[in-house]
Amino acid sequence: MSSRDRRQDVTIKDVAQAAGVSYATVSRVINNYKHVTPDKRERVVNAMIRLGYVVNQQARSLAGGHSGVIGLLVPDVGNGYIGEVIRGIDAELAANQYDLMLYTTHRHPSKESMYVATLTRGMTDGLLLLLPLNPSAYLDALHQKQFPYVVIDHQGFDDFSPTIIARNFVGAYNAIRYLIDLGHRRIGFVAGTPELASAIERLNGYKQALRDCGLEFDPALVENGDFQQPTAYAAATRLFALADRPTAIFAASDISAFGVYDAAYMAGLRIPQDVSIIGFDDIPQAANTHPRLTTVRQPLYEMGRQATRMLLEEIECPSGVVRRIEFDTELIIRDSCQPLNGLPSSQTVGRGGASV
Amino acid sequence: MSSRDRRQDVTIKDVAQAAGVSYATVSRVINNYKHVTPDKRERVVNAMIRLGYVVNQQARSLAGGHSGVIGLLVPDVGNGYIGEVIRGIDAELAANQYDLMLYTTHRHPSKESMYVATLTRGMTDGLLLLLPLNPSAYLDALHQKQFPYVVIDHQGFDDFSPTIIARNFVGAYNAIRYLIDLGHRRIGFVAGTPELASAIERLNGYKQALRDCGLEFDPALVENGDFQQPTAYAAATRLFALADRPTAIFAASDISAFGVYDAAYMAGLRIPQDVSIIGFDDIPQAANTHPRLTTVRQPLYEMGRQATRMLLEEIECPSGVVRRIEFDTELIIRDSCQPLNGLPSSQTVGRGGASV
DNA sequence: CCTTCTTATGAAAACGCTTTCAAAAATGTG
DNA sequence: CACATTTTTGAAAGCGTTTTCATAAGAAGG
Repeated sequence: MSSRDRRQDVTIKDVAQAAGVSYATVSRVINNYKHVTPDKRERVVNAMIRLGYVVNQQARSLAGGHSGVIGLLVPDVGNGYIGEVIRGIDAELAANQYDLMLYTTHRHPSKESMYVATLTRGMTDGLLLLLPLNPSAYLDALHQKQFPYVVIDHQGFDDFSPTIIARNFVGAYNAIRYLIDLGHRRIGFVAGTPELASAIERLNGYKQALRDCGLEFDPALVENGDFQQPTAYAAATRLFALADRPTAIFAASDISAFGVYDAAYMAGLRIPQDVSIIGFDDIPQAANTHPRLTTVRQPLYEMGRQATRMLLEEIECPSGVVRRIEFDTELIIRDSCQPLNGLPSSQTVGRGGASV
Repeated sequence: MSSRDRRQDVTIKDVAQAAGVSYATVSRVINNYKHVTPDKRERVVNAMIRLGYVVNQQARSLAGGHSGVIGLLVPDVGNGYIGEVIRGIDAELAANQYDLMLYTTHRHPSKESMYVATLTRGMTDGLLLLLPLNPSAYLDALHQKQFPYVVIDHQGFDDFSPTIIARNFVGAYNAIRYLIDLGHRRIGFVAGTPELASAIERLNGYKQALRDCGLEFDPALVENGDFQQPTAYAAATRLFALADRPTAIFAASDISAFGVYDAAYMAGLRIPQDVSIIGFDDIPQAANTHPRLTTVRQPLYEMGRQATRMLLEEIECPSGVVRRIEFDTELIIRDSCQPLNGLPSSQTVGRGGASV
């Protein structure tokens, strides 16, 4: 098919010939096996350098070695949340000399299964699944096959999937408590898709905080969304149009919060003087809005790293142990909230400033 | 090495046996060759479905077929600029059933050569290079090898590399003309790294616009940066500290512009009342700052798509023709600039609003 | 100096596929 | 109906590795 001449590539055989050894020996040198005399090892290494030898990963993995590549399935790219997680994954992968194969499902559940099938057919040594939409369709199979994988922000719960997740409930709970402490009583909530466990957890945190503070839950103050900006804009616009409009809004993601910002802007409401807004995630852009967004930080980068570490450990020495790591969230107070009828509370905290 | 049992995977031979044909025939069916009777073809297809056959890409490409994967080298991920380009690449790739192998160089020129070497050893059918730092080290070799590749935002110029790029000069020129038309005379410039051609082009556009309007170029108003936020913050802080401080600042990237925002904020300057700010790129976040950022739009998504299309065409029917596509930029007027000593000029334009 | 046990090495068999090559079957021609 | 084509098919040779297996060379033990 491909027209270029592949025969010009230098192979293990060329190296063997140049070094005057069998190609099996060259393979041993490449894989750093013992049972090679220093003398020959050196000759081989020299030959490899001289000829500019580069291993062919395809052949290697086909022959039973490892492929050195990890598959990553994400719903989307170019979104702050996912970008941060990928950065963490990438850092850990690079540190361990693994390569990354990226698949975007474009939020198509059916594509997920397809990709998983392809990727597990030798292409990769392990799989990272970020925000999977329909994992039940293939997780069983993966597990059966004993194929290493880790799920980040798992939709549901099962007992056999290694998982990385943040404490969404507590994060939401603390955010609402913070708003209540500032004197807010009518707090709107622009929720995420009810299909995702994290969205439900955040809603539950919201409800629990209200309950614990003796406030009644008002369904009119909760709008379903999908974590995206346009939907949040529409939702917030509706909330602002309410006769007894909320004085504060909790958005289920930072991206949603930006939609709420837009809606406030359009409704002529000043932030935080007229309405307090709080987000969730702490993506890098959260520090770039004006006013800077107060939000619940998920350690996205660290979650990516940790997931990768877990996966690589399992690949390199399979233990079969199923781990589940939950990360704490942290309230990052910036400038988008203030006490009800009070002064701005810009008590900038920690790494809330200009981000890198 | 890997402990799991691969023998349970169904191969072409299993399918052949189940269908009662030789495995060469199965291969023909997979690759959609002619010279297979409809009868046998159907039997093979049925067997594939029944057995759940999935092709092993490694073996396929090792045996001389195409691998169906494209390698992408980027300096970084999780950055708005790159995210947008990747989105475009991803869309085009998905539409053509290609997979993506992503490599991050972390701005290490030496890693670039290494990755290129690995990727061209059978792993991929073609290469996309985004913002390469040290391409001269391997572009010659790629070209010699006739390995398909396309460069996006090429550093320098050569006659043999297919390239996708935006008209940086014109973009910068128009931005400055716009500021001058608003009455600004002292216009600061937070530049990019002088190693990148696009940075130089933007600087040239800046100078030319001043010249054409009879304004003198003042080196004190130009600060070198690196397209990143912290550096831009520092640079802008210095500009604002000038005795005769600029009334407008042109930032070489949107990310830089955010640094300028921070600096203005810290210096107690209001945007756009006290200082007008204009960026470059139009990354999605540009519409989310308050005030929303006026900027020079590069069609990043489209550039990614186009680059990919160019690459795939060359892979599928090699022509050897070296194409270079330049994309027009567009000034997106939002709310971060206003006439000097005048009223705000919030003439929102086109897709400047809430982005998706 | 001759066994026995390591350690080092090469030959060769996979791995799962694509692709010749040649033979067999089907079709067309006079 | 014999012969020349064309289409369909299977056998087998790679592709560049890893890995097993058997052998050759060294070291250790008596």
